[in-house]
Amino acid sequence: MPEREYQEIRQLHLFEAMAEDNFATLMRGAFVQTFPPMVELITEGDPSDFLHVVLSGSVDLFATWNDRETSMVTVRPVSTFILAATVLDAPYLMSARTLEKSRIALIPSREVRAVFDVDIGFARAIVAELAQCYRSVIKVQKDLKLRTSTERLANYLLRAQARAGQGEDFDLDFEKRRLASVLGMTPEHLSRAFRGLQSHGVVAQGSRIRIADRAKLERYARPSALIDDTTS
Amino acid sequence: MPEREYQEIRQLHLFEAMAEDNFATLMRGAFVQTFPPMVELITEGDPSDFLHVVLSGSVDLFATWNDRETSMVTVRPVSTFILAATVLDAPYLMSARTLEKSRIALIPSREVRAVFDVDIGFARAIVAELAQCYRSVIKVQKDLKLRTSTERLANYLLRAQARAGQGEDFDLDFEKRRLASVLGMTPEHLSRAFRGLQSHGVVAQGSRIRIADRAKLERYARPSALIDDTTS
DNA sequence: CGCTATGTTGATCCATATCAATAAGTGTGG
DNA sequence: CCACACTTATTGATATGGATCAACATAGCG
Repeated sequence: MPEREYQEIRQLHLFEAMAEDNFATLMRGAFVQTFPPMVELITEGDPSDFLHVVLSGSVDLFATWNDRETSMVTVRPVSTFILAATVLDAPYLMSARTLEKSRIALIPSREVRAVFDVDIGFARAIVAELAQCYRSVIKVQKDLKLRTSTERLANYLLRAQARAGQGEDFDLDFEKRRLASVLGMTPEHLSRAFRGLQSHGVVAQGSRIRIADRAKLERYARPSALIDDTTS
Repeated sequence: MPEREYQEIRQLHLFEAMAEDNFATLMRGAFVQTFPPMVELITEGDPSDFLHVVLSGSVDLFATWNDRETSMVTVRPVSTFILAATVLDAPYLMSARTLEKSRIALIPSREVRAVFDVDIGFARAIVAELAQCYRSVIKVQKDLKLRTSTERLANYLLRAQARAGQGEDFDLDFEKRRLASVLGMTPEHLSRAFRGLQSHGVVAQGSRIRIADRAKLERYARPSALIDDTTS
């Protein structure tokens, strides 16, 4: 692996605290690859041979059953996916596909487990990452079970605006059809949900969103730190 | 803490592999308490002062928002809850209440984090537990997003029967009103879902369930290892 | 035994999915 | 640069899953 990429991965939170030689061990079998959009990287049910790290681009984790499909979460730089399957040496529960051109680092799962056993700094980082993933999923589940789809959209927009940097306007960072799937509804229903939010100060044309009156939208959406905070 | 309880906890998978003196450190601030049914043990948003371990009985983890409430999961012996909040020193995302009379061990979160840092055996066990919790929640989310409520019930019954030991008959292990909440529906709708499953070989009277023709129910329910397996 | 919580059934309403048609983008090759 | 195909987004009409409200039945339980 080229020195530049080696250093790039070294700086990721997950690998920061570990001993240099352990990191070198991990990297020996690792490689970085660039994938075009819409490439299926892994398929649910497959054995977890590699821990994946998204360095750039974005990856959709989705699941299927009985000819139905749903987007579970979008992974953005810099984070890992299928960490749980890797540490347990269990089959993937989700499939993954690139949404755009993406650079992905692949680290052999066997090495991850081996190094984990001897490097407490790495172990600590893995636990923190896993715990955060767990909490994220719990938040999604609360969102799904406690809110209507329009409420989910309203809260999503508030989070998206915050992430985009507090400007009144921002762009949706993915297509509406996938946003619909992430939020657990159909594209048609998403359109109607957007219209329903007009009266709460949301103006949408194409992927451009304007939240005219954030306070008003918040009165409807009732965001909660225990569901919508993405940092804890 | 009495010697008997000390040994009981020591044998739990989570504490098996750790060094004796580290375990002793953990137990120094720990205690075991018996709670009556329907006692709220923790409330979402509270700081995570103790890691909880269910020794006997059962505990409902639930979440609320905007006057709505939903059951997220039931914790049975012997497992922990709020492990993720403990290791991250973050507020609880869920509330917990006893469903029946239950014995719960409480271990100071501070100690858990401290011992984790010095005991690789304990660290390994925590990672395995966290990873399993993560995968469980992912499975629940797939269940919720990919299946109708009647399909969820059908698969739940198949799992419950397997857990109860393959007999044609078995008892639901909790009230229908809570089963409904766990499955993400109302009690009324659950009643109707049961009736809908009659034509697929399910006979329900009270909490006694008979799956007359398991193969027939499976043809409807289409259980999947990647959603319904509780062991991986 | 009667009280109270839980479960069932029926009627109705609402949220959301589905199907169908159209419009609006987006990219491609001529 | 345009015509074409193709995907995505929107709108309308309708169907359905599931919630809500109300009445009643049933089962625990003091």
